[in-house]
Amino acid sequence: MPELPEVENIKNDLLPKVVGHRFTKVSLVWTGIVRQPSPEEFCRSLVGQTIEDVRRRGKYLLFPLSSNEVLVLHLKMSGFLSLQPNFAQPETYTRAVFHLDNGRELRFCDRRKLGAMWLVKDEAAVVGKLGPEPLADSFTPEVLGKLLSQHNIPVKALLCDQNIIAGIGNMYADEALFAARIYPLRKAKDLSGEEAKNLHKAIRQVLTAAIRQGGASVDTYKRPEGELGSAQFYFKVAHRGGELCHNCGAFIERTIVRGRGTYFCPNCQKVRNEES
DNA sequence: CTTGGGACCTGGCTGC
DNA sequence: TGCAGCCAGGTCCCAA
Repeated sequence: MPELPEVENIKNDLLPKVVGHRFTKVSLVWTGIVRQPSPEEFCRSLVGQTIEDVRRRGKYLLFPLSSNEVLVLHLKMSGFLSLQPNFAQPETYTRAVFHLDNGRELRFCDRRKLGAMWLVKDEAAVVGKLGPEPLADSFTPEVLGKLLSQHNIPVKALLCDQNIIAGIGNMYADEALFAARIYPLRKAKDLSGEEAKNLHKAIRQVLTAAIRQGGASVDTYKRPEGELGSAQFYFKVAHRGGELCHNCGAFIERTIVRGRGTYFCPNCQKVRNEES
């Protein structure tokens, strides 16, 4: 499940390998992966274009091209990219292949077919509504505090809402809330200034640590040249229902918040009602 | 504004 | 052993 740290690793890995290279051919194994424009126009327009940069916005990967268009990818639940020599055996579930002018191929593999690609003139058409980047300098504790105060929804739901904050998904929301010792079902607007500050620090720590660890290889995620991430080994609560809390020894519990499995320590993340 | 549900998908797991 | 049915959760969309 690629979230911000996984996509950041993919971006960093691809950057020195694909920038300056040109698409010589684009083939779609499953055309449903293209959202915009038509699959035919998508392939035709990309051929001959040079990749000028690789960027990340939230969980999206952006490839600005020489034509001033932008190729946008989203890996969703089960997608990953593979950068291999063109003679290498294609992975199962390869949905699209970008042939590069250096004899390599960038392959979009996706078991569950939830992933998506766009070719657009203005990236805002795809990523324009995303909330702030949690690792940006401008994302201060005060900014988070204001966002929290504006929503009467569970804090876990707020962290996962891409239009409020971009890039945090289910796993890292649970990890950040544990690190900040905040119960996932607390209403966002009920958090104190102190808790907002702690949560801000926790979000940054959790995300930067996971980036350093190469992301979390749960399910299908791997980096473009096949390396696995190790962040999952350091998870304190995510996917650890029934295990013992490293902090207090209580059993980690699993509940459902907004339809998503949510792991937390019932002892460290106590239910509290602030000033009410 | 908030919440819940369905849709998109398929491998892996559960239970009979 | 086989198979139906549920589950995973990122995002969008619709309804209450």
